[in-house]
Amino acid sequence: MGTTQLESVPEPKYWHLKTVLSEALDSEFSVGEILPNERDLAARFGVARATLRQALEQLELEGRLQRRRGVGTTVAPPRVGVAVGTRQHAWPGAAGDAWQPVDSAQAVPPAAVVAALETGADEAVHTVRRSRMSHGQQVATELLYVPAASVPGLTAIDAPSGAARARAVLRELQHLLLEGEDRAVELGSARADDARALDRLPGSPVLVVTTRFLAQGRTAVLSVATYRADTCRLTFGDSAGVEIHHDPQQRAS
Amino acid sequence: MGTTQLESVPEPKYWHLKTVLSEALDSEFSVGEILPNERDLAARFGVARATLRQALEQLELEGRLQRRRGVGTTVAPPRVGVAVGTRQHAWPGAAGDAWQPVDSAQAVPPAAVVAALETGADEAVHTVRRSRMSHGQQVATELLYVPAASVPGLTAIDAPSGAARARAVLRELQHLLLEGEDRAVELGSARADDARALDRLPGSPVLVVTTRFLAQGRTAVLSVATYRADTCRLTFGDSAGVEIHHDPQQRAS
DNA sequence: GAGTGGTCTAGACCACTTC
DNA sequence: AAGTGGTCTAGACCACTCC
Repeated sequence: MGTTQLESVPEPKYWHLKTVLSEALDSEFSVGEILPNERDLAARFGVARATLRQALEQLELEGRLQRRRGVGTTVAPPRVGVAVGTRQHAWPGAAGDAWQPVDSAQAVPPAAVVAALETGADEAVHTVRRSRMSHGQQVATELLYVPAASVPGLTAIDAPSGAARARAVLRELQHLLLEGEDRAVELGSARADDARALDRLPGSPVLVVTTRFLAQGRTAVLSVATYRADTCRLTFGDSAGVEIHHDPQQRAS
Repeated sequence: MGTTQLESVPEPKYWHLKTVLSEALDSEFSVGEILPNERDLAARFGVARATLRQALEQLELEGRLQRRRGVGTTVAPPRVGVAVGTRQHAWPGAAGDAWQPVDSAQAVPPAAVVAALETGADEAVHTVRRSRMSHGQQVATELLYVPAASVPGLTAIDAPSGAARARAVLRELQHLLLEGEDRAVELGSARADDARALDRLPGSPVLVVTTRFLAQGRTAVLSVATYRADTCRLTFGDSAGVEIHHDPQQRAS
């Protein structure tokens, strides 16, 4: 008889800890409730604080917990579904879109953006910063790159500064005929300014949605939107979105 | 004269380190190249190994680095664009889709899946496991939940076991008329089995794509696909996808 | 067996929020 | 001032890969 391969792959402590905490969150805590502090929790489970933190970090990544410096760790509400790419064939700023213009400027975009815009390196580009709220919370920031050629009617009078300038750029966009759009989603980490806007620490995980709007056979607008990965579930398509929460990957029995 | 508020917000060491390393990757290393080991790197920068690792973890999260236990840390190639949701109105398993059937079984799905399927808790559900390759690398695993009602023609003879059974389920699906689909993307962490399939460690960040396929006014299939977040950029829409690499969020000058 | 990244410890101090 | 999470250290040992 061979040795029964028991625990040939012992799981790490933080992994087991995460499982235990996850089950405790289901059964013993309710949304918004404050957990014991990290030092107490670590002592209770007989591990170093760093190990406990590794488990908490994973749970926060999965949207189960929310941690705030100086305050504590709370049980997070289920992720909010945020619609992306509904109302196909609508320009940014079209009536009723979920974004709020914040600011605008004229700038020389980074090389990668120039390549995607297929403009010359020296062509003037307007940037528009927008933000998006959902359920009373800031969930995303966006930076639009608009080549001057896409908004030929824009004048200095239309676009004084700040939010007014942003609105003027968006208004001019509506004159173009939208021919299509391209979208990509990837994982990123929040830059310092985005982190501030999203009330997160720099480096926290974000979902970066890059959208290219096409008109007249060119890229007329490039949008780079940064969503909080901990609190957002991006939904695509016609209806309200799939409603599987908490553990979409849970194993079938 | 007031004190010039210099370094009122001193950035953490690991953050600065990440920036320095990131620039070094751009200028001094090429894709596939092996970095010095963590102990040497930490010594070179005068920090503890844990601090260095914090920086490396971020860079790996952003898809800049790839680390493998027992081997070393290498410079990662740019993320591969993986098409999701092209060929709208095609069932899983339709001709030419990117997935490869692996296995199939009949199971009682978790409660959250039952809710999304809108089936009774006791209704029989087939599961189909598939995997997806891209550029010679495994990029995703998928678990399909197919209520028995969606594949009425399926018989035990059609579905012996394993991959053959999976193909039989998919084949039966094609008889239905697809009426629409719903899709959601969120951040998750790899479960142990998914991690093994994707050649990652348990807990590594993944993009979870949940798709609900509608037919006859009900959810006919539910798909939960798990993509490697470090190497994948999910693309949506008509054309090949937006091609901004490395730092899509970089600030305009 | 040598070398790599992954886990873990037991401390310390800092930045921030709240009272 | 007290209490929280965030950063950082200097070690140790383990799991894995490769020679």
